[in-house]
Amino acid sequence: MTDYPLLTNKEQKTYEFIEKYSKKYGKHPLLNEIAKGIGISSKGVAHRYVKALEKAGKLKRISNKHRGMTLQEEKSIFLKSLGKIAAGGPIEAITDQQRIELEYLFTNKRSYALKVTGDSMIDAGICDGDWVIVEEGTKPYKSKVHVILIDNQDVTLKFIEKINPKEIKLVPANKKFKEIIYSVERVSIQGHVVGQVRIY
Amino acid sequence: MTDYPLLTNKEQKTYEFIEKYSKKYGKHPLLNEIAKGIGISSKGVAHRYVKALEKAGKLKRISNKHRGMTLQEEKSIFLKSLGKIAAGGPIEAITDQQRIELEYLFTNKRSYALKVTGDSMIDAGICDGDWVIVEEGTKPYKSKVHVILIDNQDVTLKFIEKINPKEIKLVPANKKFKEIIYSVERVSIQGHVVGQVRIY
DNA sequence: GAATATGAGAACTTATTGAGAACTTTATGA
DNA sequence: TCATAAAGTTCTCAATAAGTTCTCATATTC
Repeated sequence: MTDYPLLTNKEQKTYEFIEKYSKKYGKHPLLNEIAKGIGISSKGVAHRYVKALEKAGKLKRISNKHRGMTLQEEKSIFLKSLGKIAAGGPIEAITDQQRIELEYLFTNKRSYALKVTGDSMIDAGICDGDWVIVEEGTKPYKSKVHVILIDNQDVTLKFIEKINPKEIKLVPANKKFKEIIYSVERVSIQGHVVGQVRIY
Repeated sequence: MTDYPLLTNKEQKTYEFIEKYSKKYGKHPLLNEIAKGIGISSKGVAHRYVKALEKAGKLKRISNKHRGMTLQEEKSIFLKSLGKIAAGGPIEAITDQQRIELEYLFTNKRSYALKVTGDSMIDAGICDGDWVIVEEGTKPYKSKVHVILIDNQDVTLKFIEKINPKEIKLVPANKKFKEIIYSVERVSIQGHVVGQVRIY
């Protein structure tokens, strides 16, 4: 995991610039841009550094092509190191199955992410500032958290309980909030929560 | 993940134009419209760009058919659709900055994922079955959740409070569990939690 | 002193871009 | 149906931009 790159100062700087540029613009820099970015004027020198980085295995190049480089990184989500925190137990390796589950969450085309504001679902472990991954669909599921559009205007996260064909009960996961009953015309189920992400 | 498409400037511009046009008019543009849209006069050149995009896997073409192209969907994490659930407010678009934050969580080389068992951190919103993303490091942070190895044997998630140079207090986020004080020799800080994922 | 890291910039090769002609295929309406 | 217009396809020529290779020069390190 920790491989020491043996890069010179400027090579390191070049790598960092390419990394930063790529993240910012979604494409790789030109040699002239690299030169400027690391504080030199010669694109020939920039080219020398890029070739050195290729030799060190830090990136791959496509000769002659404009912006023809690709950073070498870990490409798979969570591939690197996975384990299990037992209640006092040792760390265990996880199965491939679990890894695929995680990847599916982020690549499924019928799902999207929303940022949560408010504490109405806190007892379900969904906190203010969390991201929820929502799978599109209008079908309600018992004991699943749903994304609900009310009056074509307000969006909210709630559990759903069907009362009768004309009314729906929306149940928050927070004792401080009340359950509310709506007529079915006013609410539209956008999807249900299949995953959740939090950043500290 | 950083697998940027290696498109030239004009190819990129062509792609963006097609995307914009498709969204606006609900159909794909003509070659002449593309040419005009990217600021050139030759439909032959526009055709060249469309073919390049097909080769790059960004769209599919139906030969000779008018408006005969279909955009290929993005596979990137969270790229598709992002919004914000306000407390009753409308859905908002999020910034690129937030997208990068999320991507960073899953690609950072100094972090790894662990599966949580047990409820000792439930008041911090970390539940049984969740995944936590851990960034390696031995430095303790106040009010951050840490991965702690005890007696080189047991792993646990806890808050840390330093009592004195010889002792450390480990604080769970669950009133049913007790705080425990260990001598510093017995505990080893493995890292702190920077992210969290849950799958429903 | 030799090896290495660094920088400038000239000279060269290749890729990208643009215009437009000539052609083939598709769409459309009398 | 079928002529015709419209759209897609292929091509050459040319200009420019970007990548590549090179020499020369100056520090710095061991």
